[in-house]
Amino acid sequence: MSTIKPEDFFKNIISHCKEYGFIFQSSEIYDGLSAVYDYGQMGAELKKNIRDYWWKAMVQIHENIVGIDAAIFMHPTTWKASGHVDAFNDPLIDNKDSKKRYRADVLIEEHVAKIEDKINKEVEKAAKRFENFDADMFRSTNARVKEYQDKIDSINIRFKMALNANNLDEVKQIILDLEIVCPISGTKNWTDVRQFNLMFNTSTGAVTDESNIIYLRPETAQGIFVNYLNVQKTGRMKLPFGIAQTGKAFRNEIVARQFIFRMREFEQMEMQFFVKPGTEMDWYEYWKKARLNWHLSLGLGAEKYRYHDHLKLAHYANAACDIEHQFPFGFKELEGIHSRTDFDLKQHQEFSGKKLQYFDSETNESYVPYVVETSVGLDRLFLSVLASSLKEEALEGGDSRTVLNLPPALAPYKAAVFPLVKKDGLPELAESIMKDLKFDFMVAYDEKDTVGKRYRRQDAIGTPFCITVDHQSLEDKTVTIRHRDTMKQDRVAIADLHKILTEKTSINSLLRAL
RNA sequence: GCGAAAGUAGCUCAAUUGGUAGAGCUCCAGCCUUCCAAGCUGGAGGUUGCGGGUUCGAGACCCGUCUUUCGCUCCA
Repeated sequence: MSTIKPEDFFKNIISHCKEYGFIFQSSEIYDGLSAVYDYGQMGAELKKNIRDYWWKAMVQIHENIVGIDAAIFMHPTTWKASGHVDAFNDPLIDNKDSKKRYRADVLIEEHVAKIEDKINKEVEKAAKRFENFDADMFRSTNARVKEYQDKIDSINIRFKMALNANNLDEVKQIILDLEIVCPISGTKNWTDVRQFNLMFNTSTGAVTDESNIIYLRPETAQGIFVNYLNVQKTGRMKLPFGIAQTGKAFRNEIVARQFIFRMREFEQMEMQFFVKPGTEMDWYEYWKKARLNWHLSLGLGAEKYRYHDHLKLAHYANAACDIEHQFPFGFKELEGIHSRTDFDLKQHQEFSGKKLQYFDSETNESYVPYVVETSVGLDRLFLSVLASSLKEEALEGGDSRTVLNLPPALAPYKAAVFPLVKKDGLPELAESIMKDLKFDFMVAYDEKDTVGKRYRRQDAIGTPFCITVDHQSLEDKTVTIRHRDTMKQDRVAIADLHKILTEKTSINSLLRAL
């Protein structure tokens, strides 16, 4: 594997995902949809197991954290309050020569500002010439100034109409008509104006108009903030407490790439921890450590993780860091831990007019809690687990095998049951073992091809144990159990299988180690 | 979005200067087989990503388009 270039290794991962039913490109028969992927029969199991482990680690073993499942659709005002509407609705235009991107509205506004400068200069000049100078009178009477002002007004009216009509061609035409040039290249070689909406939108009701536009949430966090009071009151939650949820979020990324690392539709697993103001930095540090521990518990290798503290903070945060993972294409963000202050709850208080406070019976005061957020991308986590597990292993005798060293608790199948040969009653016994185990474990059954081939097939999808029924099994009720990572076999009693699998493959063992 | 590379069976890849789309693996049905992908027989699977064009003839050449990867750019 050392000879494989990272780029090729990444390609191997992608084709392995397809070949063994982990991930398919969305709508592949129609040439696919850019940056959207589907999870296949193996991927769905692996993803579900990762999600379950997270949920148990965050919700189930913390008495002061509860889980919710908020809708993807939210009241449009939510996104005004959160700041998403204002920050990500820009019409953008590129200069083809300098390759620089500008906000079209800013270009036009700057052009208008230049004309205003000219007016101001005229006014200044006139002020020097005349005594008892009346600036307002001058502005409304001077022919040259009036000409400038008319120009500004007509640009503004035209621009406003174009924006309201969402007519981006007209916006471009304005830029061309005004002969605005790129400050860097000095040319007028512009692309079309495009609206880069971070948020996808659709509409409710049968009639589409501005008033019933509804967004697909670009982050899941707001579903928790708007439910803060509901949960706190009905759950009788006391600070500090957390609300967790997993769910889909949607971002219309300009550039969405690197397989499932950056998708337009993705799944977040996040927890908002509400704390007393002033204690947030302690909790921030606490969750930073706790979340890294969780990642380390997967056993993919401690050297693959690192913190990345944010120096530049978002407007809502007073501390932020990423837990980065070493993907095949370098260290990239896997999870974010943010101290979000009381920004979100305060914004929702303001926009909704509803108080979102906590009454602290110890100090007899009400306040808006501070929030520490942990937010991890499930798809990225999936990729990190898969990429770190996939190995091309050299065996004795020059042979090699492809093996997926998944943490057993996350593996799609916990075990596969094989009859050593397809006769002499071995298949019947093997099937009865499988039928007994399947109520508690995902178990595969295979009798096709040589047993060695079947072992390799299970290696490739990460099944940690293969149970083989041989002739001895018929006599003494024992089977061999073969370990994926070592390829070693033990002979065990059929009656003990259940206990062994529980011990080695349950999520509990990971949870207890946290 | 710009630039580069690529797209042929489920996978990995062939197909001579433009001349009948093929192999290995996989998969399926059997046979054989007492533990790590390697035996035998038969079978399935393709409008060469898609759409145009040039040509007597295009998987190959040209144009467009879609998708993917890489670099830049962007990124709460």
